[in-house]
Parts: sequence; structure tokens; C-alpha cells
Amino acid sequence: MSTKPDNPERLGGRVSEIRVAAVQLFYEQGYNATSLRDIAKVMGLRAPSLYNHISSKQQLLQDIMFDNTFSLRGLIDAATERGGETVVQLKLAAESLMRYAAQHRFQVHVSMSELPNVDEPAKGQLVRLRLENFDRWRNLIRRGCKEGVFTTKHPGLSAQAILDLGAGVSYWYRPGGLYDEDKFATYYSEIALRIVGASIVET
Amino acid sequence: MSTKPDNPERLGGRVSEIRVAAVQLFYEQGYNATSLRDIAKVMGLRAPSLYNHISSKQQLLQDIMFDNTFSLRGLIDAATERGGETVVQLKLAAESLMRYAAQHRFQVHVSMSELPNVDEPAKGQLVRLRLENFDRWRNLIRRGCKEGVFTTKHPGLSAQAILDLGAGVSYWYRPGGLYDEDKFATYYSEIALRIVGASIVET
DNA sequence: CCTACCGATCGGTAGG
DNA sequence: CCTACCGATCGGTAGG
Repeated sequence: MSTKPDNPERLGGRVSEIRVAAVQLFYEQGYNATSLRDIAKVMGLRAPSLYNHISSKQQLLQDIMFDNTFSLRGLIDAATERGGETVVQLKLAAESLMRYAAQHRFQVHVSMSELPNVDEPAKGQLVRLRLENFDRWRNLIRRGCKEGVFTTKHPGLSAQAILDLGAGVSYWYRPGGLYDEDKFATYYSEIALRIVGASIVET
Repeated sequence: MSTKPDNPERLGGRVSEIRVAAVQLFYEQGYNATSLRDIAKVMGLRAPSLYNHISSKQQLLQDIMFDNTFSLRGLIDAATERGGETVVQLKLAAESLMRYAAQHRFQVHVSMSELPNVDEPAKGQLVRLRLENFDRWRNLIRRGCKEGVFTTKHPGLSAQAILDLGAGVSYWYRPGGLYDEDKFATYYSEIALRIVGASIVET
């Protein structure tokens, strides 16, 4: 078969639908306040029917969080692997982070706020993966500092600040709201460059 | 009597103890995942005994969130009411925000993440109060732009970014962690000045 | 401050 | 995919 249930890389249609419904409800109500009956109702089903597609509510949450964490890793990796000027790499990484946070705000928000509800050992793994992502951002900024194109004295705090902005976007962004995606993504990535003490570049 | 139960302005000792226990558990486990039995256990009591001091679990959450929202208002008001240069006002406001977010990270984090679990009409009131706080930050930045000391083209997005940083602090800060409070509060408030396009000042 | 208890709701299973 | 159901846990109350 070309698709495997519960495989994040290639989701069956039904599993994907459940995740879309779940992540929105988790975003709006929180994981614990969302019952499987709620999720089923959105899909026009009864709660027990969900178990034909998922193994548990907890696994559903974990799949969402791992997916999101690996996607965030992909963003920073994609921006650094293509080479070019370090300042351009950071600008592209920051802009793609902000756009991702806006487009996938449900997942990003849930990944931030529901970590306490993830069972071990998955919680520990997620914390480790998140730290690895943080390290990638910090290493990019450190590299710019060595090259003399960034002037910040605290690469770690700068990386943290940029990631804080991305998390913030997932909280307040609404499609059709006051700021459209192009506007704030451009401006927030400019802010990222200011944070590391780079001059603003045209890409 | 000089104290009234459930009055945020002057808490009885027992009520205060319950809130301290509750806010830490809400931070660690989430509101819905924290039972009144959990809170009571921390205090060496049984769950029904809590009702001698609080009216409901929901009211306990609302009290925590209103307290926090009014405290945040006090920070921005205190920084702007003392007058002086606008850039200094913003620096003081930002630094006090970052210190507050660190020192009261449980409350700040809970206030951000548990809003979906607040019943109406309190939820709507909190959203409105939060918007009013945001306006105070934006107005301060707009004033700096008019005076020509800030160069940002988007005062609203700049205000949002600074508040995002404060929220971020409440997520990752740990006492005794990699960055001590003086270090990151100083650096994060420098970042706030960079965000609005001000030069860094000595205070 | 306690014990005893209640109605509601939950995640999940049985069986088809 | 469904109905029927179960054990566990919850917030909160009664009564003292």
C-alpha cells in the first residue's frame, strides 16, 4: 500500500481529516477541554468510530506535536543549506518561520501550550528536538557574529527572541485581520535582523 | 475587618496560599488537568475544604487572570506617567515587563495559555483589557515616532513584538538557568528599542 | 476542617 | 461505521 495509517509522512485522508479537526479544537478549547465526542461531532461521526483511524487521543496530540517540531526543523535547515550570505540566510529563515507560524498557527500554538499534557517519553523527546532546533538558530547567528555581519553579544538570547516572535504570531495572527501575512512576515523578519544587529538587506 | 476573602486587592493569607499553589499547578499541568484535589494535596488539605476560601475553580482562574492583566497595565502606566524622554519611558516599560514576566512567569504563562478555559463574560472582559494594554504600548511608540526618536513604520506591530517577547520570557525563563534576570532583562529591553528603531540609551 | 457522596463527563472497549 | 456500556475522575454539595 502507498499509505500507512498513523504515518506522518503520508497520511490517509481520514486520519488527516481527524488531525485537522483536532488541532483546531485543541487550539480553541485546549487538549483536555476537547473530548473525542467533540472531534467526532465536527466530522459527523460518533466518538468510538475515531478508533478505526487513531490509537488514542494522546497519540493524536503527539503526532501533531512531532509533525510541527520536524516542520520547524525543516525551515531552518532549508534556509541554511542553500548557502549564500549569512544575513540572507537568517532573513529567509526568519521570514519562513513567521509565515509558517501564521499559516499553521493552530499547530504551532498547540505545540507550545499543550506540552505539559504530553506523556513521557514523548515529552522528553519533544523537549530535546526543540533544543536541537534552537541550537540551529543559535549556530546560524554565531556564524554571523564570527563573520562580523551580526553584532549581538548574546547569540543565544537573540535566537530565543526570534523564536519568541514566531510563537507570538501563532497567538495573535488571524487571516483577514489587521495585518496581512506579507506585511507582518516582512516586518517581523526585519525585526529579526535588528535583533542580531545586522543591517537590513534586500533579497 | 481589614481583609475580605476573594478580594484581589487585599488577600487573606489562606486565599493567597491557594492561589500560589494553583497558579503553579496550572502552569505545570494546565487548568483542566489540575484537579481541586491536586491543589488541596499541595496544601495538606482535602478538596472540599478549599470551598471555605474560594467559590469555584473557575473563579480561582479568573482571579489569577484579572490580577495579572491589571498588573501588566500598572507596568506600562508607571513607565509613562513619570514623564521624561520617550525613549527612556519605553526602555523602562520594556525592562519592567521582562522582569515581571520572569518573576511572575507562572501567572503570565497561565494568563496566555488558559484564556480559552475562561467562561464568559469574563473572557470577553479579559480580551478587552488586554487590548487596552496593547493600546497603551502602541500609543507610547506612536508618540516616539511623532517626536522622531523612533523610526518604525509599524507601531502596532512593534508593540505586538515587544509583548510577544514578554510572553516568551514566561515560557522559557527558569531561575538559576542559563540567563539570569539582569542579563536578559537588559538585553531584551535593548531589543525592544531596536524593534522601534531607537538608538540604545544609558539610563 | 472533615467524610461521604452525587451527577456529569471522560477515554476507551465490546460486539456487531 | 454504529449502539451500548464501563471504570475512573471530575467539580461541587450535604452535613456535621
